[in-house]
Amino acid sequence: MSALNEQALEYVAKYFKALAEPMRLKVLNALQDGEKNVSQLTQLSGGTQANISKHLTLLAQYNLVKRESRGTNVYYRIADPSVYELCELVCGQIGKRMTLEEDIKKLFTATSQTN
Amino acid sequence: MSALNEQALEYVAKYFKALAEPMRLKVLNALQDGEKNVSQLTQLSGGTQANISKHLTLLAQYNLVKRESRGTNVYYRIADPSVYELCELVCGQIGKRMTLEEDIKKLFTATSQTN
DNA sequence: GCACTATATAACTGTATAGTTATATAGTCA
DNA sequence: TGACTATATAACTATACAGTTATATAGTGC
Repeated sequence: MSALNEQALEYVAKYFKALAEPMRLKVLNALQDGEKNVSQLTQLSGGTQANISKHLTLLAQYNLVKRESRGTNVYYRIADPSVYELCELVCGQIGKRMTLEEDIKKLFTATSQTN
Repeated sequence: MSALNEQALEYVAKYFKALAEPMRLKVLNALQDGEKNVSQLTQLSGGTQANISKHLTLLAQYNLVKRESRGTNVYYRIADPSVYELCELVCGQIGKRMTLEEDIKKLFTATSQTN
């Protein structure tokens, strides 16, 4: 981080911004166990088709996901699994701190019911 | 990341959002070699005092920095060095990909002149 | 008390973007 | 070709927030 100039800082910031939306995290989460098409992601995430499509386009622009058309479907998959390292790091930090809510830790130890 | 419910996703997203501004990254960057007060950070980052103060308040809310008043000064320091791990991970990924600009890699290997 | 400095905050403006609805595009199959 | 499905996009609204200017707050020293 020490050798970052102005342009690089903006680029890094944009990368973080791509991860700074719950719906996009949800989509990335849904892609953890392999590629899925837009319909599947729409259903899994609970968003509208147009909205998910927009998020996927953005994620693809930042190379967080790879796009591949097959027939009338378009399949997306994680471009680089290290994105999950990022999330694990963040979850670890948040879990340690529990700043905004005292019981935030519960959120991370609870078994996944909502997605 | 697999055990995240809706609230946790929002929390993680907000955490990323805290890192999604160039000026805040600049401030965190300036704090790498130890605590600094608001005046110092204002000067180092090139922002206005009010603006830096706002960013610092936000960073403190997310426990990215710790605040400590001493006399009329307020000193801030990195709360958890693992935030730099995040940045390194992101820089590494961006460096590998060079997506938006072909010569983005130069940005990360160049010696720091701008900050 | 007053003057002075450091920091925080209030009020405001402009911009970016998430989400929606409606529509366009493109592939498949009859 | 035309009907059908899947995905993308255009146009719009509402909201969040970065940055600015002016002002408030709080600590120090006279």
